[in-house]
Amino acid sequence: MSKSQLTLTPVETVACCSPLVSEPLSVETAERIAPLLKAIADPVRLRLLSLVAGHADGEACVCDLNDAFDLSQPTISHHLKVLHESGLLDRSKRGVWVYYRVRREALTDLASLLGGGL
Amino acid sequence: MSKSQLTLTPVETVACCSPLVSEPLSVETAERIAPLLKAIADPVRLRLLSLVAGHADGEACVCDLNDAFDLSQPTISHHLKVLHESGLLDRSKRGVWVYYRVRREALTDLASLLGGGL
DNA sequence: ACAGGACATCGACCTCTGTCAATATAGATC
DNA sequence: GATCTATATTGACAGAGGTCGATGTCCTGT
Repeated sequence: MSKSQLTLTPVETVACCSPLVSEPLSVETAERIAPLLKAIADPVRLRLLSLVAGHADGEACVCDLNDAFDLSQPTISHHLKVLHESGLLDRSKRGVWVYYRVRREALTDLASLLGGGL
Repeated sequence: MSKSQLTLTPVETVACCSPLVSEPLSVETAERIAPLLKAIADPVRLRLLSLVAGHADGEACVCDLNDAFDLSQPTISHHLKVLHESGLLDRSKRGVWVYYRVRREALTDLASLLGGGL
């Protein structure tokens, strides 16, 4: 399924439509990026990212994050897991506490994709 | 609900945690932006955006977009509606055909938010 | 060893979302 | 006006996702 649009065959210009001038996003690229966007497409996770990014040494401990929301501790833990598994947050455990840190490159990669007009 | 973290009171540095150095994303901002990200957080919609953006005069007609996917016409129509209603695509009908155009500002706004580290 | 605190995992619930077939609408052509 | 074509809307369904309470795990004091 879905292979014909990848080869970008010389477009036969049908009555209604203009030709393509740049290679569209491949199916593979789209499917690789969408999960990253899904990860940040949630108000709670956006605020979590922002909170972590805004901490003094670039990292925040979970206890701090829990307190910033009217949500249960498991829920925050779930959102942090989503952000971590998508590669947007680094995780490090020190003693009893767990610290999360924003992976800037992941964010800037997304930013340049969008800013580049896709 | 959720007002205490908005005032950014001088942080009493508890044992585990570092203080905040920048204002985190407000609840309102997060809830305004998340729907935009949700709109592009789908592989089909990412490719739709990219296809529209890649057309010669900056716009593409629906007939062209339908052909690029192994999905039913109503499904593509649905995705285009989502992108349009979130403000990412402009819609204009000319005769029998409907043309969509990317609203660049919407994309660059998102890009600068992410690139700015939130 | 035990107790307590920090964080994660599990299971359940409900809502949201992507998809399709069927149908509707609206413009063009005969 | 009848018909054809392009696009949108509707209704139904399955699967994904956000939330919670209950429970588990791991560390640290005592």
